[in-house]
Amino acid sequence: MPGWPESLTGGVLDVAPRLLGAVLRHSTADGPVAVRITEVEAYDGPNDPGSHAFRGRTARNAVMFGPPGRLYVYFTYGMHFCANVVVGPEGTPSAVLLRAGEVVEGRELAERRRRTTRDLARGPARLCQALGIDLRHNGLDLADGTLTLGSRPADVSTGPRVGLRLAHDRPWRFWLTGDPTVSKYRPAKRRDPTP
DNA sequence: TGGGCGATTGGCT
DNA sequence: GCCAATCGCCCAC
Repeated sequence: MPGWPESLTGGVLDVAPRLLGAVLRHSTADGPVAVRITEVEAYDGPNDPGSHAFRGRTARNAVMFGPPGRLYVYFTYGMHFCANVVVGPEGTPSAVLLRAGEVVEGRELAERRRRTTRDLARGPARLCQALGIDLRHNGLDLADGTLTLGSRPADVSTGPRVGLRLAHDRPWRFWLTGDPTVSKYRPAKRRDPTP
């Protein structure tokens, strides 16, 4: 695909909305599942207290510091995986979290993995489960048709990122306006409820 | 070396 | 709306 991954080397706030409408396709021995991305969040590396890379490079976030166009997968809450597309020039640890999408291929397989027919890719961990993505896919190269970019979407909404305690004021979540597969906004739970 | 916590989800009140 | 599940990460001891 022309312009790929050069189109991922710009600023993360510019690239993130461009990933809306892109299709991520992952094949395993069980078959392929493809998801059309409808909701993302931008994480601006060292400038962003909400980013895993804010405190510098560690074993977990090393992929974020590598070249763009690879998948950064992390494990959280003891049971879930979330996936990001690494963007920006190599050495700049910016990434775009894939928060939600619409299953456009392999629906039956996605339903089997999710053990339900609803909300197949609505939420970052559900999206990974539907696609069959886990830590083994950390660093996966998305070139050669794994991630297919479309044209810049026309109607994009923005708002605060979900579940963050830090930097929750930055409106760095992007979604396709009105799309039914977009996840529900949940603010981070406060630890100190005293006024 | 230990413990608090998390870019979440699903089930129950 | 509330909360448990569940464990790797990371930093303060």
